[in-house]
Amino acid sequence: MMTPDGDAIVVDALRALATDPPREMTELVYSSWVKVPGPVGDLYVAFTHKGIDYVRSAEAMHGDQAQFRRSYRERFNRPLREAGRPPAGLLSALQGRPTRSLRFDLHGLTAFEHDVLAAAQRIPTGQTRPYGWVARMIGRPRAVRAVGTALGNNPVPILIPCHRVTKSNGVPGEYVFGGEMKQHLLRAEGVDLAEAYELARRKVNFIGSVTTHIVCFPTCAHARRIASQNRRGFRSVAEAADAGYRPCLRCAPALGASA
DNA sequence: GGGCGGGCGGGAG
DNA sequence: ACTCCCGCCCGCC
Repeated sequence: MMTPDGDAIVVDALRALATDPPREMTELVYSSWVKVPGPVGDLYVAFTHKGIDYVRSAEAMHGDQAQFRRSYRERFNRPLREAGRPPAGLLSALQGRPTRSLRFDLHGLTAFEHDVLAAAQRIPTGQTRPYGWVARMIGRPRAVRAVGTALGNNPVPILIPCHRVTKSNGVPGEYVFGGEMKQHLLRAEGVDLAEAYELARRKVNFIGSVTTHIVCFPTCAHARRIASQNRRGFRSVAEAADAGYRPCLRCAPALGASA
């Protein structure tokens, strides 16, 4: 026995609120997650309304989504609920077509870490740059090891390609998901690791062109176009400079070259 | 050629 | 706040 109109409307409204809270409200509490195929195995990807904030390889999580959710909660103190579909831009990014709709939610990172990730994002697919290059690009040339620490804290590996950051001699080095995974990722995008190891063995950290007298990192698109008879290896940029070479403007193997 | 210390940011006391 | 310790490093001896 309720009065018509008013009360019924209020009751319905309350019931609706109780069973179906507004979307924005649940988003304040939960983050979403999906499992998607990645370049080298499946990925767990978490995201908020602002963008993707966490990526783990299923392999590193032993294929256990509960472990993924636990690690997310440990890091962000926030629960996850499975989403019906992946966030905008994720699938195309994983197919090598990054779009503007791919967004990241990089909350909880320091300014330094932001800078490091931004620099890593500038490394083209299929190329690599050393930790020291990242340090120099963000204006902290001596913070080389700190760059490694920051990359190790990359919440969205693979999407922000910290696997493209190598040791100074071009060999892959360490990685959040293990060095093996780093090698798989690099090979999957066409990096010639056999060549990288060979150059490291010969202490060739840079490649110059005897015709242009420009010196590059070996994986730079420019360096790869140098005809074999015109290639000249250098151990350091200083050595190249002594021979009259200047740093490539594209890959910026030294100061004085803005990438 | 591998070991050692310099260098740096961040987190735990 | 300050110290200590660790880490996807680097280059020298």
